[in-house]
Amino acid sequence: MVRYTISEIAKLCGTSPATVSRVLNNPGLVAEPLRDRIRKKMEEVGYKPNPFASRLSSQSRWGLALFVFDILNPFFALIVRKIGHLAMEQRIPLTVCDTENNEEKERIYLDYLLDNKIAGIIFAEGISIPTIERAQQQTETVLIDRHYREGLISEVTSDNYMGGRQATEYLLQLNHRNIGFIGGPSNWSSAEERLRGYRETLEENEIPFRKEMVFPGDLRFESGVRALEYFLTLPEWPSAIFSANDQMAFGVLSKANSLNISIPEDLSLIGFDDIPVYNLYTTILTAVRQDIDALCTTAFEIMLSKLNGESAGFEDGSEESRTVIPTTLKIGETCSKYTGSPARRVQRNG
Amino acid sequence: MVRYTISEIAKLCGTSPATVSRVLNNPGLVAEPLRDRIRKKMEEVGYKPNPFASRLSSQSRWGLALFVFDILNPFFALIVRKIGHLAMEQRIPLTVCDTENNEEKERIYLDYLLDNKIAGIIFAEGISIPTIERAQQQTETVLIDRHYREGLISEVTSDNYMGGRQATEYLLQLNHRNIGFIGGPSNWSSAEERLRGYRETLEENEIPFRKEMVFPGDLRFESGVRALEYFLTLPEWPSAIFSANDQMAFGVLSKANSLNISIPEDLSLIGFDDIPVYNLYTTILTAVRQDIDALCTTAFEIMLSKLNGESAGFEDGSEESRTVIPTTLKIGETCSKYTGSPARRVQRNG
DNA sequence: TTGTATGCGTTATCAA
DNA sequence: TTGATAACGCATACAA
Repeated sequence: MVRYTISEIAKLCGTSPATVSRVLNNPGLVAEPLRDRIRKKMEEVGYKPNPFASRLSSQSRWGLALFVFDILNPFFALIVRKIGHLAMEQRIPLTVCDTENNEEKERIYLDYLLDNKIAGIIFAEGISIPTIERAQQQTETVLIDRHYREGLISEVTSDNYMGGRQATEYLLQLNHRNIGFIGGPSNWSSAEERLRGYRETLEENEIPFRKEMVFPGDLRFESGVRALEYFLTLPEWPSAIFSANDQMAFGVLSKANSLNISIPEDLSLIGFDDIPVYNLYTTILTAVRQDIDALCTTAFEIMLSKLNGESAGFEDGSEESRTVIPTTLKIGETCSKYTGSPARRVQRNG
Repeated sequence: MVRYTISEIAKLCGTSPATVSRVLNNPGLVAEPLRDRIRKKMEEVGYKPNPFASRLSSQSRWGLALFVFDILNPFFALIVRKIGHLAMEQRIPLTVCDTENNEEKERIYLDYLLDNKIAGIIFAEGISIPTIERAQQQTETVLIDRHYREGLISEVTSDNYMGGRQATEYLLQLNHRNIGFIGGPSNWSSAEERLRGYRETLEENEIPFRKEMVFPGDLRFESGVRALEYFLTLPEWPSAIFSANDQMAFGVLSKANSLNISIPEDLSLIGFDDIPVYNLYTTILTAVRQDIDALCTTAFEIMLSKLNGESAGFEDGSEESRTVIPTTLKIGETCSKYTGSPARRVQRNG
């Protein structure tokens, strides 16, 4: 359990500490035989660099952080899991910051990370703009599924607009004309885009967009429950509901169940995300699938290239990239062709 | 954005770096007027210590890690959230390690953390013994809801045995005699304890324990679905089911729903954990509540005292503590008095 | 291609 | 109570 230092390795190999340091950071600068000898020796004695000494000397920042606003939401839990593994593969410490949708918590986490010279921060959807802007001035940043002003911060998002279209077009194909939409918080760009896809698809098909068919949710299960309750107060009930995420869709499903509204016979339902966890439910949700792995992998790669300084030098900010990951429609069991008056059975119970 | 150093602060205050360092680490050693002057100056220029220099010089370890086996499980997500906040309050970086129940991942995470001189690791239930043992030899460790050999590692657990008793006694009071149990993996001490509580309570009430009434689950939603399917293959169906966690209980609930088995009329159901998220479900689960906040807070405090060396010096290991947090029974809507033949309605569909 | 020497910002040991 | 000064382990500018 004794820790070796580069000087000791150097002595053992009859060379200088500088050379050992080079094989660690710039192997190309060391002649091959020497390099191999040093590497073998390090292996042999189990040498591990001291990260503190290394960072102190190189003056570099260290570590990554990931901000999510609700770790209980499986979509974000999956992001935490994936980014966690990617970071570990690169031996980069990752601090997970669950802000619980609270700006004060965001501020505290951020202060703390900046004090600790964090090398970069990945923000998932749901983090407030002031926090992101402040971070962006002092460290590397990448956004997942969140849109900021064009070209100022690198972002990786699903094609939320097209996803919104896919869902709506599918329902239209099934002859639904009266489609309810359950949205997200109004400052969430991803949910806004899904709404835009929904709206424009309707209008292109000459179905007027009616704002009473949009229920403002908060992406949680309960919002789905509330949304269905709300839609049932309308004079004309929707025959289909498109929810901006899976959790709310399951709220609808659960509430429908308890009201004896059967899905998809009485009501068609389509979600957004397609979280694998939910496939275990007895009813398989039809949903627009986001490719979470691709979102995370791409965001992480962008971050790595930033850390390696590969995009430095452009002072106009134009090197910030915007990557859009396509969505796909996964057909489950919760949509059916519209044939007549909606939700007849409900009227007995409602 | 210029970073000040202690030497600069010293110069500004007309003193030496050593003194400035003292007000940071040992304020008692510096006379009050000088101390206040230095503090004011640090405040004024926004001085932040360089963590790398500090760690290098003091040779101390740094940071904490938290191992969970499945971050998608809300019970563990809540632990991640709580420990994350506690760590942040203490300005201690926390690395969350989601091992996905995979020993190889555990090994990689652990290697990485030890290389980075992690100061301590908190293990939640579900992490394998070899990983814990290896960690314990090289860094501070605390277990949450996991039992290891007596007195060797500090642990904080719910009173799983009593929880098992509480649930079983409650069902017995409701006249249930035929109670199914859905367990966890056999090497999970917490689930084993719940089973023991169930078993002993039955036997004390002269109801024979029958092993066919125990379904081995894996704590996931789907296990609950499978469990109910299994119980319905038995010649004599249980009139009540006690699940070792909430997720599996919801699997039962969901499956029961699709089979037209109504809960609690046809079948009583009781879970374990009482995760707040689930309260949003239309049906409120009756469950044994674990006090997650207390589990986390206690575990974290123990870790802090270890980091401060407060329990050092005992070489026989006897300073390792074992804290048991009581559980309570939360009455929801999923249990009712047993009055006759079980699940009559099922027989029409089953 | 390799070695020497210096500095990174702190902490800690010794004297004063 | 305070001040010099030597580590801590590594990276790097410069010299060889």
